[in-house]
Amino acid sequence: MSKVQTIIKHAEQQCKENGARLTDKRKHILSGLLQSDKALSAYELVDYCKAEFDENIPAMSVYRILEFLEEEHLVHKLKLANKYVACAHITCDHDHGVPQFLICNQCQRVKEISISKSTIKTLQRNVEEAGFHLLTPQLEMNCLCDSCMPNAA
Amino acid sequence: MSKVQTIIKHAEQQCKENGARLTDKRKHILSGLLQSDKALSAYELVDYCKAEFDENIPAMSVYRILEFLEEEHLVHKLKLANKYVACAHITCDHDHGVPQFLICNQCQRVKEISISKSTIKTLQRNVEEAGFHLLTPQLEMNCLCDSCMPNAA
DNA sequence: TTTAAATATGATATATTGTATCATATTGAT
DNA sequence: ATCAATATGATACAATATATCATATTTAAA
Repeated sequence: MSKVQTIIKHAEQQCKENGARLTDKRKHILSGLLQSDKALSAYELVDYCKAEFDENIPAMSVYRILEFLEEEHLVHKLKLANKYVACAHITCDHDHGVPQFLICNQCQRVKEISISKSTIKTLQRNVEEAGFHLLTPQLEMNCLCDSCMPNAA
Repeated sequence: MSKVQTIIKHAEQQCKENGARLTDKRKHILSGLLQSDKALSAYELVDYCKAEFDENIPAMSVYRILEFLEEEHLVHKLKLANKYVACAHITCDHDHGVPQFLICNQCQRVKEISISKSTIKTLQRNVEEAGFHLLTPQLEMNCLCDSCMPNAA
């Protein structure tokens, strides 16, 4: 069984435990994101489903499906890029803390990392001092990846 | 002279030193951002100019003006919100380092803060370990402000 | 097993943010 | 006064996203 298939099985199980259903279309969207090492837009996922499954899913449905997958913690929305990525830890049972995302501004490749709790605490303290409250320490950072670094201006 | 007027005078001087021109329209856009404690979209600035100066600036021009103001370091674009804010330090002559932005997800109020160099270094190290390179430590963080905190769900 | 309620998806329209491109106006230096 | 550089206008359209009402599918209860 392919790696993607394994992850999807896992995701299906997770959904079942939450009383949620991982339908075929939802699986297709999720597999699109799992196949890709780049963040994809909703409309790119429409194209993917057309190409891969010859399935015409309206954009509206893709947005709804992405929303569902986010609620099930299977997908993250990257607000910096207005694109979506599969969670990197679907098959892990242990807690990974809140993820941080490194987004390559050139090729859209995305890496999910974890920053130490103490660094997050420091950030949080800075924010509180300014009279604000961090909604989520899920930071997104504008980066260049190793491959794009050399050919950057 | 109003506070906004003072800042604009300062900005005009800064532009002049760079051989750039702070035209009337550019002043109007900048003053819109200065007046507001919230981040504004390009189209909200179109409305502002219509309301305040009875001036119909096409959206295209507003985007161009915002781009200019960014280059002059008078305005920051918040990618998380797809909105724009005036730089909080136009009248300061000393360096403030790269700013971080706290964005209230409820009311769009924005606070510009500075995080310690050591925290940024730590972040940067984490990023490098993952094989990425921070383009800018200008972080944007999803927050709630003090006023919106209580009436949040 | 049939049916009602809940859930999921489709279809359509439209809002919001942003860019491409070509034309025109304004400014500044010669 | 004229030419080049800069700034703005006008128009079209792309990309992202939401609102709304209709239809299909699934689940669970009668």
